[in-house]
Amino acid sequence: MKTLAEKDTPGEENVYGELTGHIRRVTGIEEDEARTFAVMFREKNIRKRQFVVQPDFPVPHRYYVKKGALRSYVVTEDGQEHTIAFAIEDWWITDYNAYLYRQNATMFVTALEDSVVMQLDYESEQKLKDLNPAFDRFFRIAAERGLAYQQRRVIANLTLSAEQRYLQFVRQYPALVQRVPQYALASFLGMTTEYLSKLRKKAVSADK
Amino acid sequence: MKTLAEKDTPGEENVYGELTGHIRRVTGIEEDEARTFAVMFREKNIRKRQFVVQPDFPVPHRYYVKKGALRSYVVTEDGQEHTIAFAIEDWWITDYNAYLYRQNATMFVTALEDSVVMQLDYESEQKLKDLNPAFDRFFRIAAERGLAYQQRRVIANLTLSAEQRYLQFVRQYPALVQRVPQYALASFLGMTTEYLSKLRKKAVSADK
DNA sequence: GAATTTAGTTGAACCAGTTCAACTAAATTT
DNA sequence: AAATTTAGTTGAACTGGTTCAACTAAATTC
Repeated sequence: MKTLAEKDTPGEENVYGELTGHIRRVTGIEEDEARTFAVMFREKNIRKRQFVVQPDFPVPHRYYVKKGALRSYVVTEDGQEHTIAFAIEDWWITDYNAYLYRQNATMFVTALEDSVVMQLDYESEQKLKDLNPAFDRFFRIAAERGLAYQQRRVIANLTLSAEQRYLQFVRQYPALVQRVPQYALASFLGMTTEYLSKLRKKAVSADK
Repeated sequence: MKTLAEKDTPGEENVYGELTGHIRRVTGIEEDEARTFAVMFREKNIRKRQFVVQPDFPVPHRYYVKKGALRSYVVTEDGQEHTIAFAIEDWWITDYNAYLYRQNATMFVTALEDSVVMQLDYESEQKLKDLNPAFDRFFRIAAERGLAYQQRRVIANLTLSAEQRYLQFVRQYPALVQRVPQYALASFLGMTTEYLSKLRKKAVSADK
């Protein structure tokens, strides 16, 4: 699964454009093979605030974002939201624990703006992998990227202060910062909205 | 890569016993195929405190632990150590970012006790995957397990207090708690040794 | 087995980040 | 465009966890 850290450059523009371009960039396979891959997906529109994954429900799909922005998060008993991932164009998102291990979700996945995703269901994914080892390879690479990214995030959480995590995020994903609500970013970075608000005030006055 | 969360039950005891058993459990392939896999590994003894990975050096291998216990960690400029992973029998360890993307290490990987590992070098891994799609599948599953595990860890870090993280770890890995030094566990859980010491005192007196 | 190094403990002072509350700004609905 | 809901701000009081320092216990080395 593609994550924040490994965005490709945008691809061509035909019907399955982004998706075929994406898989060709990752696997290096030919156009027609990539098309075999792309036709297994279903395009879906998601309105802002609509959920595609909810706790205690099965997670039949993973989603490739064609247009828009989504966010996954967990809610603790005390009602606090914690953002696990963001996904914009050319990124993937779902509740991976639930999707990969056929369990009910523990997360929400919801749209931050009206979005268009390409959804792949679990059974189709298995078929693809049986059909052609190149697709097994694709999902291996995706998982390895995800793993490496998650590990970098664990390291950042262990080694950096709240302010440093924020500044690093701004440096790495300047486009995302403009696009996601502040409460979502704060909970992604592991701090309260109030504190992020104060950090931003400080950062702004500092670079004047 | 196998992680804390997905330990298999121990396998048989011949020369490549653990390893062939391990890969057969993960992929479901036959004994002779598993052997093709296992012969690509080299057995290596590592003395306590010896390093197998060091910052600023290439990372040619990933390691399957046959016997013993290893630990990976980063060191920040102020000299603090942060444990990224532990690995005991039947788990894997390396600096994945560096290994997968052919970059110099940012971590140390070292033995907590005299250990025996099976090392697989990057080129052999590529050969295996070209040779038989089942091996591509093996590394996909390993990466997916690792990804799911890392994500659970991110969630724990975001949602639990230091005390809850410690108690959860004790519940999930009681054997490990006995085996790793306290300073390593504290830095894995994202707290100071001093604070873990206080938590333990509290936990002990509470269950009397 | 004495000396040294490494690991763990305890307490007191401190601080990065939270909580709570009251407010302002912006977006969404009517 | 007025009313309502959702998002972000600011300050003051607070706290979970850190820091520092001095000590004890256990390993390791000589």
